[in-house]
Amino acid sequence: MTVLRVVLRHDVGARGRDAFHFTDLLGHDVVKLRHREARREFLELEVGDDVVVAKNGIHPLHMRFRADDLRNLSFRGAATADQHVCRNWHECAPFGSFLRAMVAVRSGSGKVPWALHPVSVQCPTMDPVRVRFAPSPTGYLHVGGGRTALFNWLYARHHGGTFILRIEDTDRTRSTGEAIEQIFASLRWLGLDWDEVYRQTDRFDRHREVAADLVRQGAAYESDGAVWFRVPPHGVTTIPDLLAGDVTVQHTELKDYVILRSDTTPTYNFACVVDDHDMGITHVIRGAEHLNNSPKQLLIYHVLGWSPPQFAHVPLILGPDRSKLSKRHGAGSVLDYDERGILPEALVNFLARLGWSHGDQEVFSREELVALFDLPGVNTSAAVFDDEKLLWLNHEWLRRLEPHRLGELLAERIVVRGVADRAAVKDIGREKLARAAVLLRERGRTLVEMADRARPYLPGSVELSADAQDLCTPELRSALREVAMRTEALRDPSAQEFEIVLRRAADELGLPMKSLAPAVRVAVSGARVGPGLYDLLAVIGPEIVAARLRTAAGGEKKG
RNA sequence: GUCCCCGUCGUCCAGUGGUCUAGGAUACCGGGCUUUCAAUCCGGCGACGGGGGUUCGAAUCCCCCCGGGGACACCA
Repeated sequence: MTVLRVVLRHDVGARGRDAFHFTDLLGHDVVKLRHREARREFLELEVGDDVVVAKNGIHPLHMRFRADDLRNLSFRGAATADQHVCRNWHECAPFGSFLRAMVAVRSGSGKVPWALHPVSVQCPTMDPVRVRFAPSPTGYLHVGGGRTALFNWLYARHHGGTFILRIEDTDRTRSTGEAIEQIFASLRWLGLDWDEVYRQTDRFDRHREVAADLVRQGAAYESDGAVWFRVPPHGVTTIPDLLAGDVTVQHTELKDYVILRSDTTPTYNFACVVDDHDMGITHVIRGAEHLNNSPKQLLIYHVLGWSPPQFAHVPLILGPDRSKLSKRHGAGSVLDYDERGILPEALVNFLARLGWSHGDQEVFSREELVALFDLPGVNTSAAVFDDEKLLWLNHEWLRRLEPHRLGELLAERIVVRGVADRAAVKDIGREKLARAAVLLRERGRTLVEMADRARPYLPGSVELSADAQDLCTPELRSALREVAMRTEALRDPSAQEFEIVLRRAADELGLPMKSLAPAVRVAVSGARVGPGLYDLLAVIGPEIVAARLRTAAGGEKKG
């Protein structure tokens, strides 16, 4: 048994929102401190001698304090249970079974000073986290689904839990095998590996069996060939959502709904409950569009006597028009981003930051995300997908990649984009590819942009635009010939050596670098803009440089 | 229409009653550096939806309004 100690230091701050609670992962034996007058600065939690969390901690166990449960606490002190503290979630150490806390309390609503009192809370031993991503294979996986998958995956990995992939293919008319393959490919590309995978269609017998139980006990009935769940006519159902807080729905708002279609296949709201239960799901992390389904599902848990998982409905991703991101917003498929030359590292980073944050940090590696991600950092408002920022992040990640790996990605892309064939790419070698990639990535935001500008680094000639040709006056042409000659004398020159050669040539020919440099650049690369000239020349190599200089100097249209 | 959720710069976030003349990022606009572009550095533009409360004090708590979104299927 681990003893945790929560110390409330000082009393500052209030946040009278139901959305902020302390809860354990299973929702068992939880305690909520009334947050009305909640005040506190931070919690300090300890496991044994190790302090495991302070403000904005990153720990796996969310303690939830409920006002009602406070009465069950043993107070060492004179406090009564209906005055207290604390809002905000916080986490305790992993797998604690006992919690001792110091809570700030006061015995009146007036200006009675706060006092610290110790409390003890019995916590159940935590079951390991089991979460699932449950896409419906009716189309490609778009970024909204990708983010839901990511959040689930991160949550599982952060807590050392299990990430389950469940294909929700109960709608046999709309589900396709192709879509399933797409989903697998998308998750693989994002780097979200799953520990278990299920197909709902494989479990129809089980669904029918549970439906029959429901009918037998009168909780469901058959009508017109379908089986309907009977919603209690009165009362309310409250979903304790980890993000939205308690969401209460009147039963009068709900209608009886179909759980088994007339073809005996189960529907979503039913199959989902049976499977989540059977698979031992501890946390249902899904898009906010499902919030309204939760009461229906909770009702089934109740009549079956099953304990429900914890729910966390994550905010939606919106398109530029502020409606839920969907296929009609264009490039929504996860794999489209691959095609656009976006790195999975960048998309993962971007998606994580849409609705989740860790202070002001913007760039996160996968490892950092696993270490830092947790539900308390997730916010509740919908976010607009901003392509510009994605591009910026992609550039950041391009610049962080190991050069040789980037070179390989570039090579692939060069071939795909038809900039050169595989043989030409192979010809320049791994080393040069990496060096070229390093130059290219400074001015390209995607692999596609890089590949499309890679021509100068590949063997063969470059095409000079008419505009570029104009740069080469007769005077410069002879200068280019001179530079070509001097270049040929070089053996594997570095950028510095190229600089010396050019400067000396310019000097001796009485030409300012301002006119020689652009001419050389255009002659060698075909473009007026690009990387630092000497770096460019060094990567391309003296042979090709000299050849291209001579071609340009010769005045032919094609080099 | 009904119910539910949400509401800080154009966009993404920080902010958990005083440290906020509101911070970071992106985008945009100037300037420096440079053979170009990029990177980088410096500077700038730019937000607490509105109204009432509570409080000595509110971006933060409460209420109303407004706005946005989502859900109301034998889709998931």
